Amino acid sequence: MEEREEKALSQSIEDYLKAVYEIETSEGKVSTSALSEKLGVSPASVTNMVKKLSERNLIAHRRYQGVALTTAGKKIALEVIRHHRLVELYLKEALGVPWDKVHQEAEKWEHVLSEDLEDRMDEFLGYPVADPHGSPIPRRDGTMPVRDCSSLVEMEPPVQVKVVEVSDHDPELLRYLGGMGLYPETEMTVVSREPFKGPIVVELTGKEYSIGRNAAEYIMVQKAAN
Amino acid sequence: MEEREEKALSQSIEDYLKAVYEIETSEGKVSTSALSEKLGVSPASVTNMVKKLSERNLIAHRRYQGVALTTAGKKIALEVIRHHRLVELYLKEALGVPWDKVHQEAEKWEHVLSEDLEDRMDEFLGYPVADPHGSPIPRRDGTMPVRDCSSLVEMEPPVQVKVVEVSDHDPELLRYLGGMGLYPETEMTVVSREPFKGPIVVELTGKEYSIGRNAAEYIMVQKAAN
DNA sequence: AAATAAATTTAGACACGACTAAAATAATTT
DNA sequence: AAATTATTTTAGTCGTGTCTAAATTTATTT
Repeated sequence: MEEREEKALSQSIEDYLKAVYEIETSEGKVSTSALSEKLGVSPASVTNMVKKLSERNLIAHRRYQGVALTTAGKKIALEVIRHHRLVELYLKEALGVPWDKVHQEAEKWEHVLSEDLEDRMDEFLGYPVADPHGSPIPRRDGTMPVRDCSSLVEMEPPVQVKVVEVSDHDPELLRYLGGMGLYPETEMTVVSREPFKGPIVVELTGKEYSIGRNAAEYIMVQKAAN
Repeated sequence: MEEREEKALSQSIEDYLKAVYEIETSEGKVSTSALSEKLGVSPASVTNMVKKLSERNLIAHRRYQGVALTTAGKKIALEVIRHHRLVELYLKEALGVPWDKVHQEAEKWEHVLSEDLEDRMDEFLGYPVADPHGSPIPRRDGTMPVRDCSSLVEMEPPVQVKVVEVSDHDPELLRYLGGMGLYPETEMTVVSREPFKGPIVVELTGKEYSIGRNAAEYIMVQKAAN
């Protein structure tokens, strides 16, 4: 009666499940249009695929109300994200790929990584808990590490913070931040926060930098321990 | 007027071109049925796809007579094979994947490897000329190294030979040969060749091994230099 | 050389995953 | 509350790459 049989899912299906997970995490509700935009396909295509995923019990769908992952769907989404983030870190550490390029490559690799190679990379990397952008790597058992951090825009200056994570959605931003030496684990001081949605001024390695509110939204930090 | 635009080819197309190249090399003529068997699809599907590839000027097709790669098709086939063999070697060297497993993994990776990563792996490996089975790695410029070697079954004992290449078509065979320490670059002595399609006896690391004609067909060697 | 067998191609169908245009439902204005 | 707007779904189409069954061509026997 064993329900084994890890049937291979298509790349599309994996992409959909990952997208649902990510929107679920950041927005709470997962609408057709949000998926449409994230995946770069038409809303009609989303509805179509959603129907199939729903029949396969990977997501739950209430007409006109949006979707949510089932337990089975979430498991798969987390596996794909684990692959993605392990590969990102692997590419950086083992092959020296710069952090603004790893995302794009990992988008392809995540779908062809066998469990065996996943384990080998994991071991090579010393069982890491975060990718090059600071995003947590789901564990093998399908659980996601929880962390306590907030956006840089929410910090009241002056305060000493440690960078936890930077969104990888924009390579341009990553190059910009990399240029100033701002990476996960970097410590810095929030010097001031200009009013009227002005920039946030931080100090690191002795220099001061102005970071626009836009960019700052995407930088997650926590109060430094000292 | 530049004709650039590296349009991405589907995985299927890449698989077909690679298969045509490999059959062309080993058999000379490339029949529909040979492709059918190699790719694991029906002959009708092959004919179908052949028509498309022919329209795209990647292969030449004479009805009922078989196919041959065009210059454009050969270029792509060699790129795919280069990816495949670089990945095989990379997996073995960087991640310790045993040589009977690398082929299977590389079948997937070859289609998602960017030029940038190809170069990084190439550099990491020190610009290698052969994969773990001894198959030559096509050069970046699309040329294939030529080598002089013959099948183990053709060697007249007694003679000292060096292993050049072992076919990777059967993981079982690879494990068997690996078990006796027979890899590319291994030197050994052909002790005897039993008549009536009997086995070939070789000596390496002080021990003698009997290798069936079947298996020996797949082992390419050259006379040792000394 | 005619008959049989084997290989190849054609014809028609199907699953997948995308699309556009139009219809249905939900959310927002006025 | 009715009208307008935005979102979502339905209906129908398309390209890709596979399939089976039947027809055609080539190769092999006898």
